[in-house]
Amino acid sequence: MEKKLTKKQQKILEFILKFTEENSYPPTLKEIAGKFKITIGTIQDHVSALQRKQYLEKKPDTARGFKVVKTSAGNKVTPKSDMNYIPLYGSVAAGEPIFASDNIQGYVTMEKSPKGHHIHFALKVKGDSMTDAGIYDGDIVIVRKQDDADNGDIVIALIEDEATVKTLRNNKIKAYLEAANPRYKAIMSQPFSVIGKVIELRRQYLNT
Amino acid sequence: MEKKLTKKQQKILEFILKFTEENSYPPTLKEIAGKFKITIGTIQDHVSALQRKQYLEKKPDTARGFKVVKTSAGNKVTPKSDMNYIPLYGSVAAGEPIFASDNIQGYVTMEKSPKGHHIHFALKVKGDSMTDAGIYDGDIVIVRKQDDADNGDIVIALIEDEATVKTLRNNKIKAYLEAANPRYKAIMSQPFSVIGKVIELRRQYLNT
DNA sequence: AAATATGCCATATTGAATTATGGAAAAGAA
DNA sequence: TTCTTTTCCATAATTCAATATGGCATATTT
Repeated sequence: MEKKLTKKQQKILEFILKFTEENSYPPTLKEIAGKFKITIGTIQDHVSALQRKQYLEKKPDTARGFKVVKTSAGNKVTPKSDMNYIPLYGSVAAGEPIFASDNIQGYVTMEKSPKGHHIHFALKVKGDSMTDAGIYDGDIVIVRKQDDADNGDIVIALIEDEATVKTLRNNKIKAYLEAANPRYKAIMSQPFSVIGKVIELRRQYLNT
Repeated sequence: MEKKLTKKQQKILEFILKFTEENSYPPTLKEIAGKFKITIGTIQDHVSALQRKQYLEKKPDTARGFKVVKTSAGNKVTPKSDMNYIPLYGSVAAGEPIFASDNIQGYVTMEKSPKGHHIHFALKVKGDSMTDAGIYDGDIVIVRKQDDADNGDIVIALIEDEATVKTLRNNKIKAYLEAANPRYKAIMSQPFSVIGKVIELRRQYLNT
């Protein structure tokens, strides 16, 4: 089923991709022909080969009507609309509004989750209360906004207006939070509210 | 300096953006006119207004030659070309070629590093030899290809054809590798070669 | 050896898409 | 009010771009 591309076909497919990214619109047959110093007729052949092998779609009678659906390596082409920019908030001091826009330190890119329209945000972890769970000071956690979570989930909780990263322990009677570092005693029966669940951790080794 | 857009101009700019994402190529004047049930002449006016106000670029005499440079909200439009797709390799057994294309488990998206044309790849960590450095089994490390590194860097090293994640200890006389987990003794004076430096760690909490 | 796919050319034709021009009504700013 | 900008129309001209045809030389596969 999977037909492989020839070297020439690969080059042409890659050119179409690259051209589109650089110009924001795909090339014409003539422009492709110009790049490879061959004629339009030849490009017609290559393009129909690429279509036949299902790497490229083309709308008939349409200028620049190309759509690359697979790369030469066989990967699906992810459209830009499938990427999300998630705001990265710095650590928040008690009492301050968490999602203040002037607290945004930057943005983190992430592929859109296939199902569900969840809201995500990212937080920079401060402190060492989660080192036993492998979360260190300076790490970035990506959080999916939700106000409940399951036992064992790592969550962002609001305790007295301060956002903290903790593991949720839910023993059916009362939920409590637990710092992964045993030096901190578990915060029990304190009023808190879950504002999101940690779905990914990122740590950057910035030196050099 | 910043001219604001009228409602109509906003709608047209947004349509061009949306159309481009859906079709992979921008619309023609006629297609825009069709959407808004007005004539091409009118669209010409709108398009020149958008150009004048620096929201849209257009290559003359070029079919679909649009490039949206700013959204109606004033945000810069980030081209997809600023994103990199990095191959994610699974753990490799000894003797097998590391970068075999059939060992690619998927792709990881990452913003292009501003300077330098480094080659990156990602590896899924197997084993618990780095838990003390906060790297766990199943974590994904993003690696920048290079054959040297500094003292203290976490590197991917090749020891007897097996790729491993280790901390580099370079005491000027001889470099050796060190597993962050003390249960493993440091591998000293064994022949090895550095193939890259870990620049980022990602851990996904997949449940629910 | 014969059939098939690739890679290349040239030219003509049809259709698609941009540009040019000139006019006119309505809203907003000076 | 006057001026400018916006929003709209219609039509013609021109250039751009895709398609259609037919032919030729190499490889590859059956």
